[in-house]
Amino acid sequence: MTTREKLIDSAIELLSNRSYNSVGVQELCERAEVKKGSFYHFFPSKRDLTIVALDTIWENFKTHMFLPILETDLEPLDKLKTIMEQGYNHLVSSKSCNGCVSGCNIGNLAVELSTQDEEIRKKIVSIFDEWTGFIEILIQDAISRGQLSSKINVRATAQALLAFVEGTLLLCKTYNDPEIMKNISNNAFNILRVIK
Amino acid sequence: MTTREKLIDSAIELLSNRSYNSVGVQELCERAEVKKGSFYHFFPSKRDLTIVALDTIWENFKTHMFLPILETDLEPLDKLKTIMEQGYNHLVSSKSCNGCVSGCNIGNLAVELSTQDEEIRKKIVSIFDEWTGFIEILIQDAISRGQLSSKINVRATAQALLAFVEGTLLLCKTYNDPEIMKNISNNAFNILRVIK
DNA sequence: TTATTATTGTACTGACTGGTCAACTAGAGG
DNA sequence: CCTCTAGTTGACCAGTCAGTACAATAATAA
Repeated sequence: MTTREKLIDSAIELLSNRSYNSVGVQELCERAEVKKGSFYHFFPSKRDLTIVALDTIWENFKTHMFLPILETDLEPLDKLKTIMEQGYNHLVSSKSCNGCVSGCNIGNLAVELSTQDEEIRKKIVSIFDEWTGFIEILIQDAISRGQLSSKINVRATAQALLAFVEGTLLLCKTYNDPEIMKNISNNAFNILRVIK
Repeated sequence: MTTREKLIDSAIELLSNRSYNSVGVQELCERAEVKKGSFYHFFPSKRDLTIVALDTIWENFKTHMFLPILETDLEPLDKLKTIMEQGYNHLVSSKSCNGCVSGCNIGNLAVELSTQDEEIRKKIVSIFDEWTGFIEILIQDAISRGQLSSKINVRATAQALLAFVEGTLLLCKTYNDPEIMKNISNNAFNILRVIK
């Protein structure tokens, strides 16, 4: 593993469980077993590493969670359900590993930095746009199979689902309890007004 | 206005628009026009001021937004709708004032500090519990008026609504756009499966 | 008036912040 | 062998952090 990769990994690990401003360059380097000079050889600033880490988190999420489910031959709404279940499983395993529910890595940085760093904010916007796009595809698919009303606003509904997921993760993090997600995730399907 | 009150006000202002870790004691004092010695006379630490500020934010929210609506003679579901509309109005006015959408003051601190400061986390849990309780009362009221199914899980549904609101505010903050709330807030009522 | 307490002001601490820099090392290409 | 370059190192900034120490002052009670 290259020094650069070690730094990105270290950033993902630390930023997943703690806030941006509470993680220092020094700690980032210690965790990566890299000296500070090397840090600034590969990244012009802490913010630049964060942006690369954000990209990597999102790519990992897509390749390991999202895309494998999208490529199954499940019904579109079952795909959505599976994604939610995977999210819950992830919360449970992360809690048993770190002792606390860390919520959504991307949402966490969004909340902390949107009013503080315009570049990071825009990066997260592009990730949320892509994320919403995937949900839109599933909704569109469900509509064409007659499982959802064709009258719904696809984009707004997809955004509402994303908001619900992010809000659920926020609550799970605050209560430090993944079970909240289990208890309320059924309500996500009410948002869709599924045709039964 | 007393020195103590000036400090609390300063904390509310600064923490509403920026993250906890990016706001220093010195800046807190400058904004309040108070010397550092006074700060530590009234509050043992920055965290303690934050907890008091959190309480104050929640009290203000209740007395100026929540309770006035609850005391009207609107139908319970219309009360919910009015609360959402007020939230939207607040976003719009705060954006035109600060230039950016700051989301939910309480949710912001929840995301940043839940894994970092157990005392603050517990404080926010108690606020969210109270918040959920208010929504539960409205839902219960709507059920007894036959506007909602009596089969729904009241607590889980109230929590789902809170999650939706927090997630919506997260998205508005990230996109720096209050209109997202307007576009998707109708979906909140799908969560409730309103009986028409 | 005096004694007591509450409040403010100033100066300071040691630790830590993100970031810079010149010196150095290792290895590839000629 | 030499040279060039990418990578690495540790020392070192100037500034900021939360928090402390304590004297000076203001307000209040006896």
